[in-house]
Amino acid sequence: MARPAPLSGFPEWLPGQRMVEQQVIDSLRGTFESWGFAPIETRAAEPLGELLRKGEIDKEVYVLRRLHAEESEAAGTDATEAARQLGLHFDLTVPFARYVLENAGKLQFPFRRYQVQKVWRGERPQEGRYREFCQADIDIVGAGELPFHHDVEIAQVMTEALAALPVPPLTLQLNNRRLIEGFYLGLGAEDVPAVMRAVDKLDKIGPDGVRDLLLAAGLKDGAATACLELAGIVTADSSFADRVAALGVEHELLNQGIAELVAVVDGAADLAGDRVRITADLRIARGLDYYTGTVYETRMESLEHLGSVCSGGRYESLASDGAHSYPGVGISFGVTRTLGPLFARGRLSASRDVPTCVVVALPEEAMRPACARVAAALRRRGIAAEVAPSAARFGKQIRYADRRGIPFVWFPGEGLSGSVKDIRSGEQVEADAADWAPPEQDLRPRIVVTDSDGD
RNA sequence: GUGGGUGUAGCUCAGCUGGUAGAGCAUCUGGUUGUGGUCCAGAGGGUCGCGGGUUCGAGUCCCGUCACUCACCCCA
Repeated sequence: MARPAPLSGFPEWLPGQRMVEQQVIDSLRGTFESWGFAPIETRAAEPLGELLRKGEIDKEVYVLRRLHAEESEAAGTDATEAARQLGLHFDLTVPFARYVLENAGKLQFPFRRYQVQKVWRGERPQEGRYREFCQADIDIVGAGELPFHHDVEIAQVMTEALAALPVPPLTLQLNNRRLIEGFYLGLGAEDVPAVMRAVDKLDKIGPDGVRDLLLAAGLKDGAATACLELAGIVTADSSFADRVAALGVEHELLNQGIAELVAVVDGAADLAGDRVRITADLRIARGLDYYTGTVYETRMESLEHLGSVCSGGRYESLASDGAHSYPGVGISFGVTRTLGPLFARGRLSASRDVPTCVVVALPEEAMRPACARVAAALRRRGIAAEVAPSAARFGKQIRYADRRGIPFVWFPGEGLSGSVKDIRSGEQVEADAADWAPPEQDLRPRIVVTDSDGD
């Protein structure tokens, strides 16, 4: 094929979409920094052994190889070589853990950072699932210990950050692993992970399917019923605590988990609103990995099928160098997962395809320097301007701007004077490039949100 | 990795039981030698994903392959 085909799972946006994405990232960054999170960027590649620690060999990691690598180097003939091989990072948490260990002596704890970067996963792409995508992470990590109130803070920061984004309303779903583990232990469950795995499938296979799995995991019928009742508890405030108590299960972990979840829900509720709602949702378990306490997930209204667009939680040992362990709590927003489907459905776009606010028309090629001075005068005052590409008929020059959604065309007169036309209304006024300014809302491309699917 | 679906113009698609490739939109040009969008006229653009097979003849039927896509798995 003469024309290259797109690579599945490696999305590339058009300029207008990229401008939207950049504004979203800028917005996140603004919120994160206002809460004191420091920016870092970690390298794209990590030793394979680092990426796959804890025997997580099922992760679909992209392996990196030099074209001229030696045979032994390429094949990874022994364990040492394999560990030395490089892979593209699968998330931002593992590289961050490595970074914390590496720089522990130079960082001050508790250390709070944000990180917005691409990550790579070799899984089969689907809507909202990519092989190369952007994540925005915040984490707070302590040396030795990390007070619980940071769990509350993480929920608050992300609630505020998400509320500022031009996306459909979101629901932050909160739960606590101690709560559900304590509950299962109180019920006498022996294989707690199996129970969690079963309950986690509630959305997919329904209550009856989950019951079968629970019975298979060794639970008695009454205990299975109790698990399903627990998983059915969803409240917008801390009233979930009474409903859990009403189930009559006793365990110390359970009580601790309830107390923690109450604190997170109450704390986040202060910052919630129409754009981001808060729920205590006791079916949320978050896979089986390193989470130990608070867990977060987020669903987007009308796009619930995408799954969670922002999730994370508490992990007792983010990193450990043997002598010290570093507990942390963090959450990750899926920038590409959220924006991609909205772009595809035409629900999110930019008011124009380029940053340009004004095209300076070019009456004849010899006037290019004069026109360039007009553009420079506008630019000096923060108004993005470009000179028309050729001295075509003015009709064509106007069309050049129109095609790109550029709102203004400047027809030069003497020096910096001229007349400027709003090509949407057709209104044209005399102006001077030394002091004319567009309306505030036209200065930069705006994000346009469409409520329903458009075309 | 497993299973289904789909590959024809830049985009959306038509193309009958095999008979020499079409439409709409978009693009470009002109009507309109300095103020666009409407309208009219015209033009460019396709190894029908790729390879093989059946046939006098394949976009069409068969096999393979690749890509895209949906679901499972997993997850942002």
